[in-house]
Amino acid sequence: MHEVANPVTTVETAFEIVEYIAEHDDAGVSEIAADLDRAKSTVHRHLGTLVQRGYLVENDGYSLGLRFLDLGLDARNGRPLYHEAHAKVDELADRTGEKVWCMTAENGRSIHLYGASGAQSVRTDSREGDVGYLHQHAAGKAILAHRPLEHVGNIVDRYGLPTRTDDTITDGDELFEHLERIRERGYAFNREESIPGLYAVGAPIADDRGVAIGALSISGPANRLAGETLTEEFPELLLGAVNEIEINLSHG
Amino acid sequence: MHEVANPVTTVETAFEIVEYIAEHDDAGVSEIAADLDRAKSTVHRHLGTLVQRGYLVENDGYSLGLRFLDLGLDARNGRPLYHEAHAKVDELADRTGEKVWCMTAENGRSIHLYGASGAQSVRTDSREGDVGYLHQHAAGKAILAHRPLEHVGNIVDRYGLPTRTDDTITDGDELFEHLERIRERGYAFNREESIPGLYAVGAPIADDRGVAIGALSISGPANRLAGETLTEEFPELLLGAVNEIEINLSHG
DNA sequence: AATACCTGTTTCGCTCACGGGAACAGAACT
DNA sequence: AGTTCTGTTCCCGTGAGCGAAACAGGTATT
Repeated sequence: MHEVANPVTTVETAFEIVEYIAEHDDAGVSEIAADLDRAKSTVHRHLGTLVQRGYLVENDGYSLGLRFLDLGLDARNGRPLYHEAHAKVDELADRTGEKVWCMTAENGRSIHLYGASGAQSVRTDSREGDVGYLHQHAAGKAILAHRPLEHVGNIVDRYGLPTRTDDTITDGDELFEHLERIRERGYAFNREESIPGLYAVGAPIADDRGVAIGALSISGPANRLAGETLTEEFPELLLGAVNEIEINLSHG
Repeated sequence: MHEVANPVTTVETAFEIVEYIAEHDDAGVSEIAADLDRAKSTVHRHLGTLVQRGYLVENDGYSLGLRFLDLGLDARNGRPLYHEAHAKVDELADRTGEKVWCMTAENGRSIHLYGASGAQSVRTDSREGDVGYLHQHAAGKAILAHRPLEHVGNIVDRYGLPTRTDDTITDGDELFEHLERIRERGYAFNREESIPGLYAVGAPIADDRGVAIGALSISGPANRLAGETLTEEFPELLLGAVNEIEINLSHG
């Protein structure tokens, strides 16, 4: 997993500060210095340079600058997956009325790449750009199931299997069994493993070499995602959409 | 303008590398080192640490990681302006059929905060997150016109008045005259100052202290944005929308 | 197949600048 | 005036970031 021998520690502290501010909006020098166990002077200098470059803004405390928006949308636009999935996600949300997500994986974590809401879709706290754990979602499990086993092992070693609800998979062997069945079936379910009362179906999107680079998912309340809607209708819709995306991705 | 005495140079080089990659997708160690005049080993170590943190990804060269998307959308979500303007921008795009933008300013630069396309809207190369110059757009000029003169002077000193088309304002005195008229009128026009053939109207959004924190604009082809559509109808629509946004911003 | 020429990786000292402590300043509140 | 926060500035020691060069791996060229 490409371990770095000597990371540039100064850059690490800079991003520690940035990430702290992302979580504690409008934080000040003293607060940051105290919480990150650094000298105030150090934090002060870092903040100054980050502001000067537009990565932070100062008004009544420091907060994230919109420079990150530029880079972030650039990063998303650079993914062919985003362009191909965009319209399909909208279409699925429209047809099903539920919440539809395109997820991808990076660094062993899941990322909500693009989402669309249907007419009656639930409102979760998920947001585009959100970073999460692959084993906690239908889409994430679909991705894991279509990756080399060794790769999955590395991810589990690296991040563990953090829990979210009583039904989150927290045992390695259990996860591998699940993935086995998902692989046979071709798509994954999520029954309250991330949010109580929320069900979901997810199907993987593979590149031309057959490796999953992302997934689509449809999620909604357990009472609506029941019976054949969950086990037949939605999977079929997903597989159709995924198939089209895969063709567009590989044909160029 | 809050000049920083001793910036953390290591952090600066890190972001130089990030910004280089933003412009040169899939760049490699040697290429970056050569173009930025640094030792390969230095670049290599920086890349390693940035990858480890999820800010870059490596596959056939380095490209921006989706970690930036997380931070970027966080930054945008942190702005009340974004939340209040969102629905209004959609509505204006729907009613006018043209391209509508909500812009804001940061660090003396303009940022496309949120945009919506109407049924017949032109396709420009503008993108959400884009960083530009305030004097080149209707929205940007609207913002400048409703900022303290001294503030405008600082911005001009800092960035100059880069040109884009034959009609871009490149002279300081001319700019101040324009701004004077915009201030009296309450909104700004852009007649091919950023893109040939493109006209636009922009109106400023002020906070409760009367300082412009952003602006809305409607832009389209010069042949459609002509006569009273440009001088009466669209300005009126904009002022109505802006007024509502301002109330929502200050009341809650 | 041997060469040349890229690429990225690693090593290893030098010295620069990052980091921390402390002193300073300014505001808010008692 | 005193206290206690805040953010800012100064300065010095040393840790670590930087660069040169050697090394390795891969591809193209002859």
